[in-house]
Amino acid sequence: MPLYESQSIKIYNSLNGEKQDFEPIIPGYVGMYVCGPTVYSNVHLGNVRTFMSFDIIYRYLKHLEYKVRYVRNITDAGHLENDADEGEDRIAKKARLEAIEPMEVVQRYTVDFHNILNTFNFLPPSIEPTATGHIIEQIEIIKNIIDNGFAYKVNGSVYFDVLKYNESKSYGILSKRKVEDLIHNTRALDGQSDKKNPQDFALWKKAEPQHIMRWPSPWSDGFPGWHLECTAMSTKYLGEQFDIHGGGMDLKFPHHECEIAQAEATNDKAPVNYWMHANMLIMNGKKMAKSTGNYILPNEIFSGDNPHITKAYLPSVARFFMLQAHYRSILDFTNNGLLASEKGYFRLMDAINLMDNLKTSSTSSVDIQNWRQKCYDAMNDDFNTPVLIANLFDGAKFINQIKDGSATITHEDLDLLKSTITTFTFDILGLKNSDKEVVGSDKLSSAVEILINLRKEARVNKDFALSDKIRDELAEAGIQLQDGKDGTTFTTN
RNA sequence: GGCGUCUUGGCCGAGUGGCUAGGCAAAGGUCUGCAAAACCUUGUACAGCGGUUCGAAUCCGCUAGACGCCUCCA
Repeated sequence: MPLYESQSIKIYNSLNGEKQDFEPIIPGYVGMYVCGPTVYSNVHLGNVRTFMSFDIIYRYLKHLEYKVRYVRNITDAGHLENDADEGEDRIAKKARLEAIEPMEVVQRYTVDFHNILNTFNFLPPSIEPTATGHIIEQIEIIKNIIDNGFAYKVNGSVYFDVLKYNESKSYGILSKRKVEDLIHNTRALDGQSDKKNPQDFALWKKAEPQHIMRWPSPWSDGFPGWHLECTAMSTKYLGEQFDIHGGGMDLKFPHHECEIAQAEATNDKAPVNYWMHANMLIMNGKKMAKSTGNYILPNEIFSGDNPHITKAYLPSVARFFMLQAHYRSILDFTNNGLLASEKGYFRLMDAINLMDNLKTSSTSSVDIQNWRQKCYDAMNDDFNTPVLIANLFDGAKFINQIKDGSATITHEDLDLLKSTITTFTFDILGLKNSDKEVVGSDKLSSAVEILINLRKEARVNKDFALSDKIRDELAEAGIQLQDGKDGTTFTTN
């Protein structure tokens, strides 16, 4: 029996603001689409947080033995910097500034994106399609929308007719906006001439002569509208209706709203059952922005080379920090927060690394089965990683108590404890074990064992000057000795 | 201006009508030659003001503040 039959999860659905029981369209199979990055500059931490949230969701669904197809796109077609009918797209702009081809920009930052995600120990998605690889599919969708009467052509461009759509459907269903309000509140944009109404959005844009990224279409040489690629790729790989669509909160409107409209206008069906939105990452209480200097690159966290942090942090520490907040909460990235998480992370790892050396007893003083289910309950409740982590700390406490002799565990329970804590910590949360290791069998361990024995002799002889010298100098070298009831162990790092 | 979200103990951060979140920091204790680590104990928090209720941090209203979206953005 697959695990998902005994562990039922609830997902907060942005569509109705409720936690709902998750029931995939096809039992046992899950289709999940997440809006990926536009590759025109280095990934920033906010992107990382969003994708991390869905990495966890992907990992957990897989752990529950669902067959998951996870599609996360790369937006490599440039889109305009604003919604006016003129202006440069961001990739082209970057290309011009650096005097390179747009596709060089795309390549450079796609590689950067993958590198950073690898460093953070992300699982690759099942399919990672690109927008430029699906121009034909996008054109086909536009044709359909035109045929269905929800789009109009003007001067080689094609626009989605929001008012027309709203007559039979509801534009704003996801973001809870009313079209009337949008009309009243849309700012007048200069140079806007082609659209019938300001809230209409482009499906196809005719390219200006200097525009490099362009493709032929029935309407003009041009490029697709930003919202269209996700509709094209999600439909192609997951079908007209699929289970989960995710992205950052800031994409809810207009991007996801437009995706729904496009899909409905094409297939007359709601495309997605569960919409999920990851909340924003801010820094020191404010939005991250390059322009104000309130900004940090992922690599700077690993190197410590940024004025907002006081030291370098392991990727797993940054990951742990982010997972200590729920994905639907705004998270404030601060040095103090990182520092606190780092200590907690090492505490958890130290306990996990102790497990192999625990003594078992004929009875268990802790209910491991119950604890294990609490770990599942946390994740089943809309992927509540902070609560899961709290439970993992309880597990760490059990381990330490057993080591101290203030708790006991049977061999069977210890196996369950081990498999549960490592599965959740490494497979589901995607953390990596620290460099710290308890005594192993390598040369370093042998050498440290010799020093530990020398120190022991010195202590027996009450030569505390020598014993403390050994302890302190090892500490300086990054090796910490821990005196316990059953002798001395050590950790590195 | 419109729409929406949020405001929890020293800090971070869960929860949500009555029952300990957790981490970090702090205090006391056990252990130790001394430390460190670990373990035990300690905090009685939920922006303010009203209302609903037997009971609210949790529901409703108002006020204040923060943030997001409304224009590219994860």
